[in-house]
Amino acid sequence: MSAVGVPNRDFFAASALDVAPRLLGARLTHETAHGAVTLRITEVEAYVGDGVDPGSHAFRGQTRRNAAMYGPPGHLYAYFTYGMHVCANVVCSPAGEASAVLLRAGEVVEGVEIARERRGLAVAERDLARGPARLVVALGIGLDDDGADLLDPPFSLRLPEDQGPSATGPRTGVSGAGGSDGFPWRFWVPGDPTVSPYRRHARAFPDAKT
DNA sequence: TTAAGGATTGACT
DNA sequence: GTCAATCCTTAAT
Repeated sequence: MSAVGVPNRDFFAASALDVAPRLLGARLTHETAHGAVTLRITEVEAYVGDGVDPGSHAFRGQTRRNAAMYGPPGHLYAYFTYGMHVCANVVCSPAGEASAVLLRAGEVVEGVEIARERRGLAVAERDLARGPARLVVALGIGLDDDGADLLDPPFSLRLPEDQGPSATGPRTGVSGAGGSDGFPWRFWVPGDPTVSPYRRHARAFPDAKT
């Protein structure tokens, strides 16, 4: 790759499956009037569209909600779910092709106090961005940011100098895609304390362990 | 126009 | 371990 650190647009033009593991360890910054919060990404999940992936919002083609997934790569796809939560994705693949990487968990490495103010003062530091909806709150991302360019202010993204180890496994929490195919859509940093604990009664897959 | 479900989380037994 | 909250999006009348 070219410059270590800042990815160019081409980096995201690949399939989400290709981009996802390389996003592990990347640092995403969101700057607001309150200050900057930087997140070290520790867990992601890949989604592709158009009939390939039953768990993807783009499985049945483009709709108003998932329009950002079909947009240019390197942008943000933010959506609302469960009546109370927002999740954030990094759009991949060239414009016109639906694929994205869901940010599932990370560690706040800058702006901890800001993140804690948003999440709650009693929240443990490792829990600030552990989980997709929590991560969004910690970073201060909202539905308004849907379609925003992650390579331009107020956002910025930096890749790790060295690609650390990564583990893969099937999804959790997605209807229709968890146990059916078992395809490893999910990537995380092995052993990292901020990787979301698979609650729900769903048992962890025996396949991938740290 | 109406109905059903969800890429989750937090609280409670 | 189990369950409810809550509202937007999508699919079906």
